[in-house]
Amino acid sequence: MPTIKDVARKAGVSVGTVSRVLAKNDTVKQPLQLRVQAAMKELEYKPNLAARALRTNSIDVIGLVVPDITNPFFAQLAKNIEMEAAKRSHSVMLANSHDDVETEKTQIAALLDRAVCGVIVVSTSDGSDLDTADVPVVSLDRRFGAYPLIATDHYDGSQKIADHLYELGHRRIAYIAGPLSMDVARRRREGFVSRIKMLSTAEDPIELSVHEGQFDYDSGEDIGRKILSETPVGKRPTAIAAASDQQAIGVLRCARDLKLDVPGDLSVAGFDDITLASLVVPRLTTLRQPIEALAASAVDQIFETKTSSDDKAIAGNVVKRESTAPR
Amino acid sequence: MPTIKDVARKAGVSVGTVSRVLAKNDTVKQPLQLRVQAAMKELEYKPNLAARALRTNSIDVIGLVVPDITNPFFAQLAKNIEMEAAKRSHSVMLANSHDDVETEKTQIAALLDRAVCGVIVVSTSDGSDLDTADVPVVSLDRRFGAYPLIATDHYDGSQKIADHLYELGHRRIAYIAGPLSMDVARRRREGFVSRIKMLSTAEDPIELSVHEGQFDYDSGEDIGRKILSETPVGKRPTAIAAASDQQAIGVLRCARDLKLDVPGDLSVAGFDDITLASLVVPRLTTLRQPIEALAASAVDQIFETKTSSDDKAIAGNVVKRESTAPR
DNA sequence: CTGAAAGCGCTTACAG
DNA sequence: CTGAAAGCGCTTACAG
Repeated sequence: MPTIKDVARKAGVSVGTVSRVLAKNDTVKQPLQLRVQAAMKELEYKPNLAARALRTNSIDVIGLVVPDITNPFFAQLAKNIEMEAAKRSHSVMLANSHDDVETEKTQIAALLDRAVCGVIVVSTSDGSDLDTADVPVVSLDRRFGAYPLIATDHYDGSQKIADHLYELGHRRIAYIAGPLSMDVARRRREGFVSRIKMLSTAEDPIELSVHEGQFDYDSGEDIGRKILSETPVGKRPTAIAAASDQQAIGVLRCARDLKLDVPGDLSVAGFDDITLASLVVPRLTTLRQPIEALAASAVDQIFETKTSSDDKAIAGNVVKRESTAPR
Repeated sequence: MPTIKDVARKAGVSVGTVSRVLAKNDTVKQPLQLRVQAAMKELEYKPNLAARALRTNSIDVIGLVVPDITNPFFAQLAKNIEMEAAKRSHSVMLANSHDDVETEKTQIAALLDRAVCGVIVVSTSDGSDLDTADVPVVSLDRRFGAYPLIATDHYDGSQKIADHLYELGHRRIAYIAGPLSMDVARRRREGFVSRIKMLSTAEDPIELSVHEGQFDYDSGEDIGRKILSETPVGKRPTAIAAASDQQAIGVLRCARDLKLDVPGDLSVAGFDDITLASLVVPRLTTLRQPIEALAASAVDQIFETKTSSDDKAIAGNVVKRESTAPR
């Protein structure tokens, strides 16, 4: 492996000069610059990253901590982060916290030890905090400590779903919320509910019932069954919006059990746009989280010089598929 | 940040000695060792990894290249590799090749530049090769160049599926293979076919038809339809084994369209055990790939001193669920 | 605009 | 068994 010394010798300059052209420092005059570059090419010189790291105390690597890379949403985030990082010729070091606060701490510490130039964390618990970090840290999707949070605009997204259902003519609607102990769940519900209230008028009233559950399939199925079977047929909602795709898919299941046609008898909308959403029958109308934009924004944040500590809420869009229709 | 010098001063020894206790070099006598450790603890000393890397020319990081982390199988692999690496206090640097040979090369080169201590690659094309690598490289799941391959024992797994169907009493069986240009597809098919041939006797013959397709849902659905609708009812297979879960789920779909009860009228088996396999109705019987063992073996291979260049085929097991039943 | 030189924090022969 | 010292390959004030 040739070193900077070899290049310097071959180009007939000092190592300092080579280092400067490496750093794209334009103080080096054109002719020298070219000579050095030629020498580098000829020797197939590649800088030793460890040496650079020792001097600068930082490497071209972004740390990423997710609860579980096996979760498709996090995997998509990871993929896009890796692509964004690659654009700036940075790599990413991946760590799973396995939904454990202690592991999360350890992983972040390990990343920091390796002198990464920043870390993006999809946190496992809202409360966790970090004592020391002299590099940028941003929380993504779920808040980590006091670090700025980049997330989907849940409020806005839910409003959009509400609008969609309203425009289709639905006036008897049920909303299945997530666990209201979670920030996301609250925001999504508030967006939906506030919008419906705004749209409801004395001449054209909307009936809305709100139900709280978990974010998973079973919860959606249970609550869906309750809503659909316990209400007198004439007063049954014509549309159900769920706070997650998993819940919505649960509703789809129970609708099938109850021999209700979706979207003929009932419109169903989800939130997230997980992979399964476009695989189920009927394919699910949902709010797609802006994964690319989330990733891009998180990476930008790492490179931002002035550390804006402001949260960023990124708007998603409704993906209209087969599970919703005019009433 | 305290350095090794600070520790040396505090413990009243030389930096060499500190370095030696750091390296768990037992040439340092007990009392000194304790003094040094005490000093390290007191100062909260953490070694500078970049400096170490510069000297040793290697960091405690394993490089991992996958075609696409968004693929659940690769995500699971990545997760388990990360866990195995963590056991040895190594981190993992993740890169996606996006199914592109050039990108794959670039990513591996980038990883090697960063002086990782080894790289695991789930390759995108069988043919690719690497010129230089002075650290261990292993291919996982899909062969990369001339490097040893660690993969599921596809042959054995398919035999197990064949056995399962045979034991359930099926004697008219269809097999949907993957694209035979792919090594995996060939192995799976050979395992299945050879086993069935072995089990078939003059007194108790087995009828087997083999069909080639892609590994995806649609291909399974198309071929399934052909098999089930074009054969006279009395001669219709009572079981279909597919070379992938996706194909098998396709078959499930078309069986539903054709009003065939699974497993009443037809048993269906897949291969892989993707997440969806246990979510579909009926839940799919399949061969679970030994993901943990694959990951563990790959990481082991990286740490192996003597680089065995032998391939390793790891056996998986049948997961019996609801899509197969006695005929 | 360029060179000479110090130094980042370790590890590891080499003495003793 | 331990210390003194060289050196890994860079970057970056400091001169000139």
